[in-house]
Amino acid sequence: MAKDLKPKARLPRGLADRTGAELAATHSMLAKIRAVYALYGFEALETPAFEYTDALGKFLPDQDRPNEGVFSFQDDDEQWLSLRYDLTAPLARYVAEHFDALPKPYRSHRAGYVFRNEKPGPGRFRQFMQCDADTVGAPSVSADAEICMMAADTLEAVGVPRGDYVIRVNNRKVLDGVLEAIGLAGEENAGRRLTVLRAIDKYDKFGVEGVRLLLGAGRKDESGDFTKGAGLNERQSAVVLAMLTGDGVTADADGVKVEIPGDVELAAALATNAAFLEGMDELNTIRMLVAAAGYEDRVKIDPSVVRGLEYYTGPVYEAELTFEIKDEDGRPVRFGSVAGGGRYDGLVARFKGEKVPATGFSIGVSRLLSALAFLGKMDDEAEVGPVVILVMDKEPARLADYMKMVSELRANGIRAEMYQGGGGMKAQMKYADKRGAPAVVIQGSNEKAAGELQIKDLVEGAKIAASIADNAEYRAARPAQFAVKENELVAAIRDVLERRAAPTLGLDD
RNA sequence: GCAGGUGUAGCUCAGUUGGUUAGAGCGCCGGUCUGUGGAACCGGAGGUCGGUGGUUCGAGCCCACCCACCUGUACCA
Repeated sequence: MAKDLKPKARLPRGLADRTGAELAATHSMLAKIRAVYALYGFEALETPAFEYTDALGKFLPDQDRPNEGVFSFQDDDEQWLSLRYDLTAPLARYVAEHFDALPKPYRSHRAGYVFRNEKPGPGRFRQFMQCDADTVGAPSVSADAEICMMAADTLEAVGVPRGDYVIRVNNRKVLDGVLEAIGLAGEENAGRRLTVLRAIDKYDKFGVEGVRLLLGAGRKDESGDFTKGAGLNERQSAVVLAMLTGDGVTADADGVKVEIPGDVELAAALATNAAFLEGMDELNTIRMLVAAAGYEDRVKIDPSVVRGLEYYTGPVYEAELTFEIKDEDGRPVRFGSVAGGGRYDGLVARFKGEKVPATGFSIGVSRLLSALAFLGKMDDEAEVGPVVILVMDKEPARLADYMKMVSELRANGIRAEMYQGGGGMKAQMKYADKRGAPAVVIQGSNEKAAGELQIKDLVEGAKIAASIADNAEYRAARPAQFAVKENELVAAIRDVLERRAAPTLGLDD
């Protein structure tokens, strides 16, 4: 019976524990990201992990199931609260709440965990970290261009080489114009518009033919599962594909040209569509600004970028890693989008009534970190463990001696601890090894009587040990171990640490 | 959510046409070795064979349902 009551030690699915090296790498990467954001003039802001549900809720994907995808609970006073699922909605709340006191434009950056109650997968968690930067109160596309260029700088700052990434930019107005031109305007076509946008979003993944199928009747995947398409006819699909591939839609200093073979009528409809032209014009401006700053090889216009379906109102952007890497099983790993964002002119207006133009983007910290790990750019150097003082003798007076040694090392800035477990010497050595200790200090009764300490360099010792086959010899040799006077403890440990820091004795060889 | 696949020790996996006490390697703990992390040898712990129900004299193996994970797909603020 008691057995049944024992809780099972297990992590809820979609969550992850993070330890030493990974945490250090995360902190190091965040520091680099923040440095770039700060350099661009963004100031730090932190908002809490949860908000009133209605502050987040309007922009949930499916209005019929407002709790879908979000972790929610009720407060004492029965008001509903939800864990944030991104950092943009809380920013909008913050700006609306403190609007009068904030400088406009308000430029802020923030990092934090967000939560999504949906199916986890490889690299997809229910809690993950984002790091955002936003400009609120900036109507011009120069703010969008700046964000894109900052995204490029940020990726390079964390170690993604130029050429291994691209910031792709599109404009929601261009897509809206295309949809209008092919006759999908109006409330009654909202569902089909979404389907078309989703199909466009799949261009990277499935190519022209895949998108053509999704725009038309539908597409069958490898497992035989069928995805229903948007049901466009061939003429409509041709316009979407012309825009998507750039074959037929061109824009330069002379203006926008649309040519669709055999369909002058729809070509003209698109070429005179107001939203389409405005969107193309904005993209041209972004292109010009980006080129003037010398970013044209890194920030590129790409008509297949769609992003979230709900709140973006203008330019949208996505940072994609372009290098290919194979995993342990030899399968190619696609990192895809590691950051994204766009203009959301309506988000603050939810609280304020008046329109507040804003644009920003968000880095998926965990995803970027795992990509960096594949690139070999992660700061994952093993932490140097503490110097371990072995407990050779458990009498209180001797324990006091050991504690004193620990204090002395700590007072000199050296990580150190006395072994606090119950094991014998062999267990203590194993402990020190597992902790990555650079050295252990040994003082049994013999050394005590002589006023000495034995210090063992564990890194050097492991190397010497590798060449000794016989255990008796190994033990007799006491590799990399030496005696010093009690008052030489700090100096001797410093020597060991310095040797370890030297390249010939590092972990690399 | 949908489709397909996989579930045996901490990890990677064997396990015959259904047959008695479910194995290996690695890892872990201990000993050889009265004061030394490695190596070697020896020993030990660790499994309700994902769960429940069924078929059978007998189920890790067959059947049904459920759960979890993997792959694809859908959704992705």
